[in-house]
Order: sequence, then structure tokens, then C-alpha cells
Amino acid sequence: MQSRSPAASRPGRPRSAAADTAILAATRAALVELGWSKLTLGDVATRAGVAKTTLYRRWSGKNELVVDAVAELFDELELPDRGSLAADIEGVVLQFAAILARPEARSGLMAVVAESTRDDALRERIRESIVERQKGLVLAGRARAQSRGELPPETDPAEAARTADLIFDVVAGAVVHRALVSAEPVDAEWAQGFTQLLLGGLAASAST
Amino acid sequence: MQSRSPAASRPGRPRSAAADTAILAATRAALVELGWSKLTLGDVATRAGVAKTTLYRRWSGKNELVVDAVAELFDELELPDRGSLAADIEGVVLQFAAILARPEARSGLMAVVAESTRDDALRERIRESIVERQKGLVLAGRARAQSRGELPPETDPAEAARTADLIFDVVAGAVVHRALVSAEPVDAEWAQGFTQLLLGGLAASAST
Amino acid sequence: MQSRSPAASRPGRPRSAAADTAILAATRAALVELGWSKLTLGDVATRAGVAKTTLYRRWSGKNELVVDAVAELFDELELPDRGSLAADIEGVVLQFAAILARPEARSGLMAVVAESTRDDALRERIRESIVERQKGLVLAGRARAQSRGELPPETDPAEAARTADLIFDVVAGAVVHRALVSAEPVDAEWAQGFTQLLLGGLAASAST
Amino acid sequence: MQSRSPAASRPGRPRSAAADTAILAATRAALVELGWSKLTLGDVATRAGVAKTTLYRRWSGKNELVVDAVAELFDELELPDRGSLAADIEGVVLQFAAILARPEARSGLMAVVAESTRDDALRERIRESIVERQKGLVLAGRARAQSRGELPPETDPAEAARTADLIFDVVAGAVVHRALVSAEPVDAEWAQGFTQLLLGGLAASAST
DNA sequence: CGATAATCGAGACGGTACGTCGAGTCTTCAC
DNA sequence: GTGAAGACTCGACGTACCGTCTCGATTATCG
Repeated sequence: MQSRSPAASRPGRPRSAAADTAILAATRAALVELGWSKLTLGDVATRAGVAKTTLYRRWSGKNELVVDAVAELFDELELPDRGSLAADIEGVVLQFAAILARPEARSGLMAVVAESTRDDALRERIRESIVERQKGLVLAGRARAQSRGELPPETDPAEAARTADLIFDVVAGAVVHRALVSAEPVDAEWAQGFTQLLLGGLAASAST
Repeated sequence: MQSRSPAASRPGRPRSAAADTAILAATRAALVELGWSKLTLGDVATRAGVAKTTLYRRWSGKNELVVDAVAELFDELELPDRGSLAADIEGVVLQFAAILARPEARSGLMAVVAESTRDDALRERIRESIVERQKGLVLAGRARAQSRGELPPETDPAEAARTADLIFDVVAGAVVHRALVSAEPVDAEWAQGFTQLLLGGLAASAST
Repeated sequence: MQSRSPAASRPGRPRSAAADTAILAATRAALVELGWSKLTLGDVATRAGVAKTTLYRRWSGKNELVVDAVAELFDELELPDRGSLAADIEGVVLQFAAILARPEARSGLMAVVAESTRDDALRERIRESIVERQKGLVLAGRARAQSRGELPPETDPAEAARTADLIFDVVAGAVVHRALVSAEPVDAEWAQGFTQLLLGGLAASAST
Repeated sequence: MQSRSPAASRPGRPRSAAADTAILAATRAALVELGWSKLTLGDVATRAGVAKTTLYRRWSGKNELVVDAVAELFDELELPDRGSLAADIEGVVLQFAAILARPEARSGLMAVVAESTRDDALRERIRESIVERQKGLVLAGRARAQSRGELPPETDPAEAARTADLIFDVVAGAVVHRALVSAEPVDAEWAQGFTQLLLGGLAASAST
């Protein structure tokens, strides 16, 4: 969502706050029913009870709108303390999978990622509103595991960042691939097997 | 590409084989220049020197066409014998990354995956022409490692299949995520770190 | 229909005579069902059980085909001897009206006339195969009336031709206009009133 | 042209009045250059500097558009007082012929008449916007002749209507047939001969 | 309190691409 | 060489959305 200058209080009629909410909700509803490619902004506007003009005043196009609509779904991601690193990872994997099981996320997320391969601004927008939140969980999880003594503290910051990136790509990539490409369920059993593989790999890598 | 009834020689003028080739090549060229969302079938037809009707006679829409066009890119995937399991994995990862580095693959692949979340026939088509080929490499790699003695032979077939699926999702997912979402290079260094993680995890998992 | 050179007996398989008949009949059937603008040559070929190639070998296009198909309808026009000039005229008017009442004539005739306003070859073709036959009836009718003594013999040939043309335009024009534009029935009553007007006018003009 | 509900000022952007004018003018220009059958709505839109959708919002198809475009040509028909019934008739005949001499009228008029043989709504539209205007001239001409004393006043209204219809079909039919089918000029000489025939016939009929 | 100004719903606007259909041609094989 | 069959190029069709615009009607702040 684009913030307007300092905002403060400008002259003229202020923008309806309800409109934003209604538009994003309508976008998700349309994604569920129609999917990304058949979603039209005119239809979203109608569903939201809003004129097309109003929608275009706030978002510059379909991609931006869908990123914002999908990003809100990821707000629920958090890192509950389940007592052990393995349990924490499994929990996050299942949370992530639960979001990907929702049709508005499945269709919307991959589509904007596809678009982002040719639009750097869009990629940055996705990174900010979706990817960074996930990455934060990886960092938080590691910190918590270190405080528990499950993982040794970092020595080389660069190496630490590289490892976090790797873990992040592996976790997010594997879950997305399982859910969307292989189209197999990401259930507790799979999460356990995956976590075992990941932690085993981390331990082995760390000892090198 | 749809195979027509076996019908050796049916009546009427046969379809031009050259047209198929030209259309797929034109599709890839258009993907490079325009990306998936701005690619139009009319433009593809023009580039291929073919009428729009000819294109529609062979493919039912943009998605089907792009799947076939992108699938051909994956024909070059193979499993060269590099002497060790680690080297084999690194090789495949780099091959896969090389394909994903091509703009026609980046834009096209994710877009059809996104579409496939709402179209089972499309998903099946993607699975047949793209995914299965990759999965075959996982199986072949494991078999070769076993023949080298790097991995123990399978005991439980179901467990073996489950593991292969997991490895496949991890490898393909991680590479795709690194390349397209994180937008970081998949180079030899990354491949090495990833392979280390994966093999470590496999060893740890196997010993359980 | 285009005649091929001297014909005689050329090499190769001779053209099927049945095809011509079938095609023209199919054309009229299609005119009845679809009208001129929705008639397609592919459909005509299918109805006639003939390949499009065969059709195009004989006619150069829709206009030419329809002219020939409609022209056959006018073959039934003749000048029965009803005993008096007035009765003869009424008879011809009703015969002409009967043809115009058939949907294949209504739709086809006016359409080719419209096309002929921009295509001299087509206009000539219409004149030859349709209009001249009608004009002949005017001339024959006058000759018979003169032989009966109802009309005086011609003195000035140029004047005679001019009068015949005028009568022809008035008769054909009025009947067509009544039937197709005004869309009112051309019945015995109307024919009688029209004939009265025409003969009265002729008598008055002759005495000038 | 379709009138929209009386709705003084409906919400939303009002339709551009200039667009209607431009479209009809472009239609006539295209008729002159291309004729009815080669006229395309896309081309008309381009000539008018208007989008195809704008055109389709106002007219439902080629026929309706051409009727309106041609109808405007007949706006210039009027009944100038030339002092006598014969002169009035000759004047109208020549005016009518002048319109039919214009290529946009020749090609367009007959084509829509042909189409109207299978489309009652179209026929009604033609009647309203073209034919009735001509018929009015017949009625006005008769009234004027009666006020001059050239024709006796009506006694039987039904008979009067029947006669007016007959005259109308004869005049319009003969002129159209002469101009478009016979493709001979409708000049002063022909108009005089035709008028003589018509008035003579009327006189003879009236005395019965 | 009235002027000013940005907002709102509504819907017409110029465009672009769609997917289909028909025209007329060409290519194959059977007769 | 004619025949049916059907693929071919081409171009128009009528529709759907895009993103912009022009309306009249609100709804706020500021003078």
C-alpha cells in the first residue's frame, strides 16, 4: 500500500479507509473464485462496492494489488515456542503450508513471483511484504535455539548470514514445491521427515 | 503437444511439422522479449510465420503452449557421471540453475505453475513434460550412488519412494527459490554448500 | 456457369454433372435457411456432398454462385396467353410475385443487385441470366397485343425501345418494391389495380 | 439511432455526441470507397477516430449502422412547389435519382433491403427512417394537387390510402430499378416520360 | 458559512488481445 | 485431371479488460 507523503491533514475529502479493506478482501475473494489470470480489476471494484477510479488511485495495477492482498495472509506467521528447535521448525513448516493450502495464496503468490522475474520493483515489493517476514522467522528460530544451547553461537557473521539464506531457501522452497508443484500434502509426517533432514544436514555442515 | 489418433495416413493435407517447431521457437523468443504476461498468441503466430488458426489448431491456449515451449528447455538435463554422489548432485543443481537463468524459463515456468494451481489438466501436463524428467535424475543419481557403495541399498520400497520425493522437493524447491524468489545466483559455491547440507541430512536420516 | 473452352473431350476425369445440380440446389436451400449474408461456401459444399475445391473450380465466388442459383428460379417465367393484354400483364405480375415470395429469391436477388452496384461484371451477369428474360416478356406481350389489335404497331423503333424499357422498369420495379420494401402482398387485387394504372398511362402516353 | 431512456442526466460520463456524427460520416466514406460488402466496422471506427467498442455501444451491427448512415442522405428530400403536379413529380423523381446516384446510397441501400428480407426489426427500421419520408412526399404532393384543383378530393379514405401506396411503389420502384438494375440514367427526359405515364394512368384509373 | 479541493460512484472513452469463423488456396491420397 | 478431405494464410468478427477520462455529487479543511 502506498503511503501518501507526510499525510498529516490535507485539504479535500479524505480517502475512505474502509475502501482499502474492502478492496483487499474482494481481491482475495476473487482470487479464490477465479484465480489470478481471470481476476479483473473491474470485477474486484464491483465486489468491493467501489469505483474503478478508487482502486487505481491506490494501486497501480493488478500485480501490486495482489501482492498486498496476499501479503496480509502472511501476517499470521509467527514462531511459537514449542520447546525444541525441531518442534519449532515443524511448527513453522506447517503454518506455512496452511497458508499455501488456501486457494487465494496458491494462485496469487506464484503468479506475482512469475511476474517479478521481469519487474524488479515488484520483486522488491514481494521481498518487503512477504519474504522478509519468513526470513525473520529463520533468524528468530536460530537465535532461540542458540539461547537454548541447541546450536553454538555464531563466530563469523558473513558465514552466519550465508547459512541463514541457505536454510531459508531450502525451507521455503521445499514447502512451496511440495505443495504447489508436486501437489502433495504437507502434513505432520512430511514436516517431521523434512525437519530431520534439515537438522541432520545443519549438524553435519557445522562440524566441517 | 497432442498426439492425434495413431492414424498412419489420414485423408487430407497433413499438418506441417515445421509449424510446430517454428511456433515453439517463436514462443521462447517472445518469452525472452516480453515475458509471460505480455506474450500474445497473435504475436507468436506472426513471429512463427504462421496463422493464428494454425496455432489454435495445435494448442488450446497460452498455458499449454508455454508448457511445451519451456519443456523443451529441460530436455538438456542429464546426469553426467562426475565420480561421486556429491559431485553428481552439484552438477545437476548447476545444470538446473543454468536453465532457470534463461529468461524464457524464469518467466514461463512460474507462470504455468501458478496457473496449474487452478487447472488439474495443466498440472498433469507440467508433471509429465517437466517434473518427471527431473525426478528421474534423483532416482538415477541414487541408483548410481548405491552401485558405487556410497549409499546402502533400499530395504523398504515405500520408504525409498518417500525419500526420493523429499529429496526431489528439497533440491528443486531450493534451487528455484534461490534463483527466482531470493534472486541470488546459484553458483558453484552455493551448490557446494547446499549439497553438503543435503548429504549430511541424508546420512543423519538414514542412521535413524 | 462458365463454359470451358470447346470442351470436346479433354484428358483426365471429366467433371461430375451431378455436382453442379447438387451445388445449386444446396445453395438455394442454404439461402432459404440462412439468407445471403450467413450463407457460407463451406456450408454449401457440405450440403452438396462436395469438396470446397470442386465448388471453386466451377464458380469464382459467392456472388456468381448465387446469381446462377437464383437465375434458375426465373426459368419458370413465361407469357401464357390469357386473351387480353390486361390479363396477360396481370398474369406476369403474379408469376413474378410468386417467385419473389420464395425466400431464396428475396434474399439472394437483392443482395446480388446490391453487389452489382460496384461490380460491372456481376451486373452484366445478372442482366444476362435474370433481367433479360423478364424484358423478353415485355416485348413478347407487346407483340401479342399488337397482333390482337389492342396496341398500334410501332412506327419509331427508337421510341419503341424507349417505351419498352420504361414499361419494364415500372413493372419490375413496382412489383419488387411492393414485395420487398413495402412488404405488402402482391395479390390479384393489387395486380389488377396496377395493371389498370399501367394501361391507362400507356394509352394516354400513346395519344400524345 | 437508438434513443436512451428519457433520463435527463444519468450518472457517469455522457456519450460523446461528436462520435455519432463522425461514425456516420466515416460509414458513408467507407461505403463510397469500399461498398457494403467490403466495409468493416473496424475500419469505420478507425476512420472516425473512435474505438470499435464505442461503435458497438451505439449500433448493434453493420446493418443498423448503414441504415442510419444512408438515412441521413434522404433528409434532403423535399417537395418544392414547381407549379404543377407534373412538375412536382418530375422534381421529386430527379431528387430521388440524385441520391441514388451517390455511391454510398447505391451500395448501402440495396444491401440493407436485402438483409431486411430476413430481419423484421431491420425492415421496420428502414421503413421508419427511409421509406416513410418518401411516402410523405406522395401524400403531400397529392394534397397540394388537390388544393390546386388538379386532382379531385378524396371520397373513400381506404381507397385513397390504397392509391397512395400504389403510386409510392410505382414511383420508388421504377426509379430504383432504372437506376440500379437497368443501370440507365434517370434524367429529365426519362422523368418526363415516366411522369406522363403515371399521370395518364392516374387519370384513367380515377375515371373508373 | 461559503469557497475550495480531493474524493466518491458511474460509466463512456481509445486501445489491445482475445478466440472464432469464413474466404480462398494448397497439399495429400484415391479414383 | 477430378474428387474428397482437411490444413493452410489471411482478415474480420464481436467481446472483454485495460487504464484513463469526464461527469455530477459528496465531504472534508480553510478562509
